[in-house]
Amino acid sequence: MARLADSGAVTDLSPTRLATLHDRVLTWFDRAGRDLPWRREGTTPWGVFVSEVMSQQTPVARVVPAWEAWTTRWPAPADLAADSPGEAVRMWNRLGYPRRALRLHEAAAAMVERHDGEVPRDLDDLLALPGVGAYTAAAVAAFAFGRRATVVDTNVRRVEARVVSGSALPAPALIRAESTLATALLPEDDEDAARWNVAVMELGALVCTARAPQCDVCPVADLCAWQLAGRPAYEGPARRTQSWVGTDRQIRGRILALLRQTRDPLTATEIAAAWPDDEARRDRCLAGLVEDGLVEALPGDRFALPA
DNA sequence: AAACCGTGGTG
DNA sequence: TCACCAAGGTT
Repeated sequence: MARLADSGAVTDLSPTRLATLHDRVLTWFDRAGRDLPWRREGTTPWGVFVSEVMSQQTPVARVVPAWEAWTTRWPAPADLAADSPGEAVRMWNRLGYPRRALRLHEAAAAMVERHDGEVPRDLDDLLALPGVGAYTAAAVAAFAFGRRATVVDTNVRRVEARVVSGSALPAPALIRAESTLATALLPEDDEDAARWNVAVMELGALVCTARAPQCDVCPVADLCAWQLAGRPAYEGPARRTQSWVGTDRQIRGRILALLRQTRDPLTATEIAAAWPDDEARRDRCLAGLVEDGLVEALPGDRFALPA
């Protein structure tokens, strides 16, 4: 039997316990899993790819309409690659972290160049795409191609921290032990593993939530190490929270919001409205956006989304 | 490896 | 109300 030590707690991962976990979570998912558009039959690997990038740090509820719009307008990688990066940024609307739109556009171009216009199946090929890290590569391998890949997102981390390790929350940053544990929990069969991955994510998203977990409806409450320990409070290192007001992120966001509204270039004077108080700061942010490729500087001190 | 990168909902 | 949080990635 496998025994894994994680953050102090040693948890029994016997085949019997594992089989029970799998059965409970998968049965729950069949009943309670959401009918998200990209989970429907017939969704292309490209559709899955787009959904995964959009879902990076953005709640699924806000992703749904954007995903519909994107996949309708750009049903294949070549369609997006043939359009301008600025259109990708405009269609991104207010999903946040607009560099993801740019990287999605770059990834589409890379698929056309290197992969015959298809989403690559190989994990290393996926990882080589811009905007694709360990999570997204594994998620696409699992959900688009039915492969056995270790998918570790914030939901998986939290569920496994509780059920297996007995702690309220995972560490502030992903540590190796968590990936090792996630792999140990994966069913052997490719298709089962892929389903297990979505099911655990869904459990974390709907039941085993960060703030107010609904342990009373959890299918594995009686097996949960955290539950059995009396739901002790989080004890790890402090989780630092991002500030927002007055940060470059806020200023950049306002500038981009202005540019998304029009197809006509804006003058520097018009852009000043985004952040009137601090000209130097505003100019630095605008320069940063140009540097990042989110904004194009045109002759005559004008600016627009990149053509 | 800590900090940065948006935006909106919520307990 | 206001931290906290959300299917992370990059530098």
